[in-house]
Amino acid sequence: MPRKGRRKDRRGYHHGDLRNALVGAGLQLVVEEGLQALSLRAVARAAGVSHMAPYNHFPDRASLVAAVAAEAYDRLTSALLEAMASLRGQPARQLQEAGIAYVRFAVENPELFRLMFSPELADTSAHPVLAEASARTLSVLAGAMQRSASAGPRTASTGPVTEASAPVTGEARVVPLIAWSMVHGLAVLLLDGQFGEPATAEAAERYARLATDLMWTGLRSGLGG
Amino acid sequence: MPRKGRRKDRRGYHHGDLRNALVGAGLQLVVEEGLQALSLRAVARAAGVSHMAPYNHFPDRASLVAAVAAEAYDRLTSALLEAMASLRGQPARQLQEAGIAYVRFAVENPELFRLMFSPELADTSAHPVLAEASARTLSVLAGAMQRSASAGPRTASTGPVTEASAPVTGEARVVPLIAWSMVHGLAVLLLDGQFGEPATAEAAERYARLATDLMWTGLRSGLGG
DNA sequence: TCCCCGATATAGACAATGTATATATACGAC
DNA sequence: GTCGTATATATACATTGTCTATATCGGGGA
Repeated sequence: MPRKGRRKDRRGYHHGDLRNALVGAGLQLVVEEGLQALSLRAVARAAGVSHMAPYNHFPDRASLVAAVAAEAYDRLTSALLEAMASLRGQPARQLQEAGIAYVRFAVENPELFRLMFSPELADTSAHPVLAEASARTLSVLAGAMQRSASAGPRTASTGPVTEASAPVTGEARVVPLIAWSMVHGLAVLLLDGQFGEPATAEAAERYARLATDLMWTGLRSGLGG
Repeated sequence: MPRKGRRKDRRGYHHGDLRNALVGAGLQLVVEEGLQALSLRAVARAAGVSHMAPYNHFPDRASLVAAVAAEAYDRLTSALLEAMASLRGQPARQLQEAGIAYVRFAVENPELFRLMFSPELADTSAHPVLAEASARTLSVLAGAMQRSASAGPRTASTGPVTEASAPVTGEARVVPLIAWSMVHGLAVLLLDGQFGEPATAEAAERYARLATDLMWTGLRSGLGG
């Protein structure tokens, strides 16, 4: 409970640090009760302030949702970095583990994940904080993709991802996006139950591993650029 | 205005065919004003009935949303079938065109697409109509995948998708799901503007073609089952 | 033919929410 | 210390989902 250490931060007005308190309460609400429970009045209640206080920090509900979603993005980014941390020298495996961690994050934090890609946030451009947070996430993925591309996809025709050098396709810019699409779609559909099986961490790992292997094979073979 | 031709359908009570009228109004509302405009009272107003009339056909708001989403799924299914219709003898190209049509549908009907995968509908199991509609869509994709698998991915190592025979990977069940994931993720991220370019039909086609080529290559090479 | 019952639609009410306007309070600069 | 401004409150209103009770229509059995 770091919330009581107020009046020492530079922003120490009435409440002390209301904006962060509201975002924190919002995160908790989403995790515990789902996205529909994330209301301006609810976070105000949780922070112990009047129902109009949040308007000093968020012009409307969408801005609050965006701020909470940005925080969720940062958690995802941390999860990805953590998954990659122990594989410094092996960019290819790093990339695969990042993909797996992405799907695992989704099934382990379903409400956060749904929040991040909620239709309410359709235009991220309207919310700079959110745009920056999601850009940070993408840059982690793109960075991993780029490093593994310089190192090169594996040489062996079949089998799991291993380190090896090989030619790189020309579409350097779009391939990370496509890779992201794949793991993202996997996460969404698995969460939605469209796979006909519960969204467990085990299933996430299994599908993600298979999918990344598949994509890796495609990359290795090249696209005829 | 086909709404006045009532009293001839078998369900000709007070309104005539209120349920369909409500779903139709809901579709229009979503398309024109977005998902957040889809309220029970709004569709009731649009149908010219009292704000409680919808409760005779939908137990709550979520059920209405599910019914509208099911209709949207059916439209997507039609779009997929249409894209595949003119390519009867070429299952591989059929599959690719289905994937492209999927992404194109998303960018051409952004609000419908967002509705279909809204977090509000997280548990499709609670809404049989929706579950059946989405299963129909998936079966179209899975069917195309299966036919092209029996025909076999292309032989040539690079280049666009063409008809040719080749060995098939063993993961027959999961591969369609992964393929669906890929085009779905593509659609979602493109719509969200995460690709840093407007979600036009042209971009949809470009990315989808590249992604399906990539996946095709991966499939052709096999996964070492 | 008439009546009655269930399916359908209405009326009114209530709590919760987002948001506008007006007002109060506290911090920090002068 | 005074004052302006950032911060928080109080009050109010429209909109929404949903509950309870009531009204109306239309077809099946007497």
